Amino acid sequence: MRLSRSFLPTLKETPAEAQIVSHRLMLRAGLVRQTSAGIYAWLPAGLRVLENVARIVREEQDRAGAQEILMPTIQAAELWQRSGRYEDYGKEMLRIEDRHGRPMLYGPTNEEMVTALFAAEATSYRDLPRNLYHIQWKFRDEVRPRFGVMRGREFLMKDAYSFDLTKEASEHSYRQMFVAYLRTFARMGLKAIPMQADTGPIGGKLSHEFIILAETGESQVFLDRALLDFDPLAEAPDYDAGLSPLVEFWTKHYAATDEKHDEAAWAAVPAERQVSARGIEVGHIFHFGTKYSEPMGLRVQGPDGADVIPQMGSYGIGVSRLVAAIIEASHDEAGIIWPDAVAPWRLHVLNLKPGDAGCDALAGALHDAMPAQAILDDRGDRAGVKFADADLMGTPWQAIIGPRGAAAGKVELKRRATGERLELTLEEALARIRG
RNA sequence: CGGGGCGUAGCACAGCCUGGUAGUGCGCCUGCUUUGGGAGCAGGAGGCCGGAGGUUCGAAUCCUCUCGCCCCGACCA
Repeated sequence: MRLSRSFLPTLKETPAEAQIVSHRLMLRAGLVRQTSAGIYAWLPAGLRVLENVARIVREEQDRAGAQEILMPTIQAAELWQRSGRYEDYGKEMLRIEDRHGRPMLYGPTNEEMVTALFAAEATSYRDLPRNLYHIQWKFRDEVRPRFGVMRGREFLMKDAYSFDLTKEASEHSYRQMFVAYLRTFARMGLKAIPMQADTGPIGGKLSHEFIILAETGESQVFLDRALLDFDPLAEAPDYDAGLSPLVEFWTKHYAATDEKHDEAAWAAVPAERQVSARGIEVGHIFHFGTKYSEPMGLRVQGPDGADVIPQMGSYGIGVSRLVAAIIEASHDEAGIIWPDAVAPWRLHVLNLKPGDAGCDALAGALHDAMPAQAILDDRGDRAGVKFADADLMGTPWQAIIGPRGAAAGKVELKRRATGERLELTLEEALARIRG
């Protein structure tokens, strides 16, 4: 993409409404624009990141055996009246009416709908287990949306729902998601730590929040350093086999948010392993038994011919929130530092002198070598503007093309994360970028 | 939902107290000069001062109502 023709509006100054660093950088780097309180439009660069995050989530859900579907954003109130949550959910639920006066709502989550959907088809224990997920926009009419996309009213969420015959099988489904989450966040370059959580209005007993560590995180967390030394990607899990040892490792060490903090248990952690940090919740998983399957009329016939009410769990990841969370965890004074896996582009080519034949040729060749993954700054601005925008936008690699280097056939390749610079030929640079 | 604050040009803000017909910086357009870390000079475009009522000869400024947005708290993927 050529910057001279793209819709990537960067801002030199920070808009007054943005308080936290990710919100400021998302506005300044031209990722999003607010359209109403807590509601955002995603511009090209932001959309690419959002889609990259969603892609990783999707790949890990699929790998863990979940199947993707897509449920609507608008739901009938009747569905929620059956579970009793139409009354319970309160003002956070955006209620609307269609032209016939029928009560509808913009879905804040999909337990009722997915359960009804599944109940209409499942009749036998052979239809279990199943895990269905979708990545869809949700709306929760937060009293006070803030922090940009971090706590918006409209947000993109991955939510998965598992259906099992027995409690034991259901706990296995829970562990599958638990492990999938560890991998998902690790692939985005994040340190995500599972922590015991309250189940809130969704209900149930088994529940973990996945918290990523970021200096600017909104909640205080306490954890055992042992959890930070482990790489979830070190080996591929066998989702069909027992995942208990893996999950046990992650749950036997101390980790808690300040709400659940237990001073006694904390004191038992050796002092040199105590880590007190800030965190952001990016995922939440629940096991809630028959809380929805029962009222929604989901039942299947077991091997013995008796009716069984399936056990369920639900598993959320805040996809749009993750974009902000990643920035909170990865930025510096100059701007965003995108982890390679989610970066909108791999390469940002800076043509410092458009119009100079050598610069145009070399910059164009670099860009054209990976057109879908490169952005070319071919604007007529001064070099300083381009350097500043490139750092702000945070693309992992910058190829700086000036007249002097171009004449010698050299590009200056800069790694955004480290600031490291190398003088390379075009081929060498491409080899390194493609890594 | 309780408390507080702010709406003036694309962005950041001044002007409001003490009414007299709108300004600064950045950005934008044109020209010249400049050209490796957010350039210089000159010229220029751009505002129903959030909206509606009212007071007044006259309202960005005073009064009333309304809409929007932000911050703190309680709540939350």
